[in-house]
Amino acid sequence: MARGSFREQVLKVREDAIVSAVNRLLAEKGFDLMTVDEVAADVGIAKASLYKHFPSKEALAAAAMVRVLQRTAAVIDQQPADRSAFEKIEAVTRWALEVQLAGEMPTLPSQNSTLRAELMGSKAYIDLLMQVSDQLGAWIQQAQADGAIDPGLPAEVVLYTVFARACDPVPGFLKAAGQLDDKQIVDLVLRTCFGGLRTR
Amino acid sequence: MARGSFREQVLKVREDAIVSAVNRLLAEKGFDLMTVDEVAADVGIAKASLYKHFPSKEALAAAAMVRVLQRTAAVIDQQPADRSAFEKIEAVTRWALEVQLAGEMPTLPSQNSTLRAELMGSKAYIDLLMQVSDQLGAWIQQAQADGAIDPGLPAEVVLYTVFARACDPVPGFLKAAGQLDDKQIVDLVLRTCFGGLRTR
DNA sequence: GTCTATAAATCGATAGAC
DNA sequence: GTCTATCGATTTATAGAC
Repeated sequence: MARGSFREQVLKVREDAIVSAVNRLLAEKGFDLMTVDEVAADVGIAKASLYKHFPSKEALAAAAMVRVLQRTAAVIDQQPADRSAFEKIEAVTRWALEVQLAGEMPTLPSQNSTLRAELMGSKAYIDLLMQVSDQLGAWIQQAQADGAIDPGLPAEVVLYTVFARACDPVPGFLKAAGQLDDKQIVDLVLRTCFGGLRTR
Repeated sequence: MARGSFREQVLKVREDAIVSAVNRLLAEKGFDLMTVDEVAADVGIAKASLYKHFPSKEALAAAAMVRVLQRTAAVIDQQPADRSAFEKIEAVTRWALEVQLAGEMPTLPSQNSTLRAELMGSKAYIDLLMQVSDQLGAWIQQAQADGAIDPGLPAEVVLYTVFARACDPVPGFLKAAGQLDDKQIVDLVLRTCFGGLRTR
């Protein structure tokens, strides 16, 4: 299978640069406050050129979400086989918190209906979301069978709680407060997530 | 002290209606997607009339946040004295989750700088925020002294974690999934928040 | 204070030349 | 495909009559 012509590879590099800019702007100001003009200025091309690559602002956001899901899937795949299911879940959650704290986690408003429609219409997005959910879901069930994760919690609740760490406002607030460094913040948020606020 | 003239009371009622509409729209679609036209249409007055009561869209949002903080302060004040500090914290958190699940919790984007400026310039907002934080903070320290809340967690982390339940996306996702009713969702989210995902 | 009408600015998207 | 220039729609905010 060919890797594509030189021309196609140049195109790919440019689109990668676009998605990187979108990723950063989504993390920085969110979908509604991100403007296509900013994306174009950030990449260093004209806005009309942007629209030759992606047909809409929603498509730009969807591309960024696909890429972050690809990276998530890669992190999942790279988990050492000798780790327990619980350790794998914790490691992936830690990674998500680190990415978010670094200002590189794109976040989308769940209320925007046109955006939701674009996402749900993207096969790449849906497939990746299902792949990630299935893999994490299998680990969750295994961790519950191991007695590591509370078997009294529906697996759905555990999955959503882990997913939500990617857009948790607590790390950002703690960073803004300025009393703790990034590693301490990640450790403490992980501890509250898995250990809870109550004394054990 | 006079309660104000009839004219002033009519004004107050109207402004209450405006704030209610803003509160609902903020909860439903967020600040960026909420338009001043919608607010006016919802209240049933012209947009120009709205601007006679509140000078900007940001001021509308600030008024809604002040009201929800007033209600939070009231819930805090109404906690029975015979409850433990931990039980009080849990009860306030439960209330916040119930309000959010009912679609009545206004949520603001923490990224919007003009909005942040308006909020930080509002003495009513700042005073209420400090009042609520101080009261919850005192309970948190008491609960840690009682051994109910993990004394190894900085009080700041506990406070932000409790605050974040007001904008937690997990209840909404669980509701959308449709497998659980509201009470089950609140109970489960509270359980993960205070008990953690790990088996105890 | 309430209205109609509109200003002023922004933003997503496109036309058309090269 | 890239550019400049601009359209068309939306939205915040205001002017001015009543």
